[in-house]
Amino acid sequence: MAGGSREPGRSVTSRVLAILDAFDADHPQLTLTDISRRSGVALATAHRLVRELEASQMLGRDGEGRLHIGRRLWELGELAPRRLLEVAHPWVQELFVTTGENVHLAVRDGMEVLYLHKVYGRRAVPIVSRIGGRLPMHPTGVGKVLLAYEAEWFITSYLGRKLERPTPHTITEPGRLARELAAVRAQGYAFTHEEMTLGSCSAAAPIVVDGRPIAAVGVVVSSHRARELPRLVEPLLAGARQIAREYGRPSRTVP
Amino acid sequence: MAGGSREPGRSVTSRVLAILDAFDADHPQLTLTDISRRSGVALATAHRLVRELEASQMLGRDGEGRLHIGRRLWELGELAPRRLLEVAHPWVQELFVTTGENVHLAVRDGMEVLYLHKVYGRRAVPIVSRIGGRLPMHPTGVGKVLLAYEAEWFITSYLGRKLERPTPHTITEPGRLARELAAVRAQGYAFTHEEMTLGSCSAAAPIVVDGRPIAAVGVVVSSHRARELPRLVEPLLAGARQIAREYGRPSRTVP
DNA sequence: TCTGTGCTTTCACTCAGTGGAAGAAGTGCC
DNA sequence: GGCACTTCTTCCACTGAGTGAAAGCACAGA
Repeated sequence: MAGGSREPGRSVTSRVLAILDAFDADHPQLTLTDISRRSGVALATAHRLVRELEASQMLGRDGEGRLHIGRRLWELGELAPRRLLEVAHPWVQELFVTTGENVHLAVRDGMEVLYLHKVYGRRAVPIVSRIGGRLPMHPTGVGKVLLAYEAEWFITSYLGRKLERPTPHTITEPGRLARELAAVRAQGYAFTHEEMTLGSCSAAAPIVVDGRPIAAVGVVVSSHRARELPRLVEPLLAGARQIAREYGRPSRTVP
Repeated sequence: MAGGSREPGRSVTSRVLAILDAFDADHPQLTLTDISRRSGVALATAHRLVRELEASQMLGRDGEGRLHIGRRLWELGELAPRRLLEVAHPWVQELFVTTGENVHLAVRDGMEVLYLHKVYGRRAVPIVSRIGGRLPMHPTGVGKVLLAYEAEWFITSYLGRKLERPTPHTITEPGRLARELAAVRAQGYAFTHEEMTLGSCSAAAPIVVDGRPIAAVGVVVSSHRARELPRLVEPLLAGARQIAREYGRPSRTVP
């Protein structure tokens, strides 16, 4: 029975947003039935709303009828402000030129690390990070360094949670992780050794502005090249300092 | 008088989309009143819908109350499929390493060129292109080369329009542009000389798959270095071929 | 041929959504 | 300090946009 059994108080906007939220990194392509299930929006309603999203290219459909995030939504997303990324981009490229490896720019978002940029070349070890994607803080270089420089209460809160263990090498004991973070603060940078992915190691440095870590830059290498990690520290710290300096001063805008 | 005087037949979804479409490269930040005006959605209605979009972080607000595209929308946008970009990325980086200049990956979208990727370093001349942004085809390297390889009817249609003239050097006479495009096809790549922006020149090569130009790679340099353009041709063509080869074969997907 | 899955369409029912107007808040100018 | 202007917030009488269960279609696989 239509109308009478529906979810009262739920707006059309919230349904549209739930439909878009049905997509994630693990589910970039969905059937209409998938979308209805994952969003909690009735099939007929989802059908109608998806049709409108398709018409405006916010969603697209592949040859087999599966839906995905559309180009128009990507274009709108590219209008999001990104001064940090713009300032950091040339320095991230410099790190890439210097190392030839995967280079990241990331920030903390809630209790995860969010990747703003990722540069890699043909010879770089394939890695799981993705621009726009999130990973846990403790097993990633950029995440570890951002965590280390957070306020005491935040670190305590983070350590008090059940920590994900992506590999057998991931440090998940609170005491041990706290000591690791203290070491990161003492030396000013972080290393990881197969803590996020078997076969990958990383180094990362914080980008500090007005005493606060606003972002981090990191380099990920194959475990076979782990002994090169110490050589990455100086370029990382130098790049992080340059980014911080440039970001910290008012932008010379010409509107 | 509410309700009775409103626009009949306009859905809530279309209003939400109109609100998001109010933002563009020239207007990345808007007041609520701006949004209402630009979207045609009544102020009170825009207020309600914008509140919902803010709550879900599809829109954000700055310190002065101006609205902008929010981080959540950017994240969703990053889920859009991008196999071409993924395949091309390492080769684009290689071109950057080789040249140190601005490097683009672009496709045709309608009668414009759409930038999928842009890599630049500290020393690269500042240029107007933007990832997710569009520029006209005829005055840009990547656009010129994409236009040259289009079907005859498309070229005729393009040349029949009133062509934008960003600089005094822009070729806008249809006959002259047609000859220029014929030269591009003959030599297999394109150059521009201050046709899009005074002070910038470029070289570009098409990425051809199954006989069709699916994208182009280009390098933009300062006019002061225009004499280096011929040296860019070989790396551009080589990079374009590699991208085409890799893109043309079925991806080794592990679902 | 049958089963299962996904998609499309229908339509009786209803409440989510509408926007003009009033008022509040803030800024800039004289 | 007062006035003008702009922007934002809230209200609420009114109504048609929106809803989803169900039926049926299309397709694939066994």
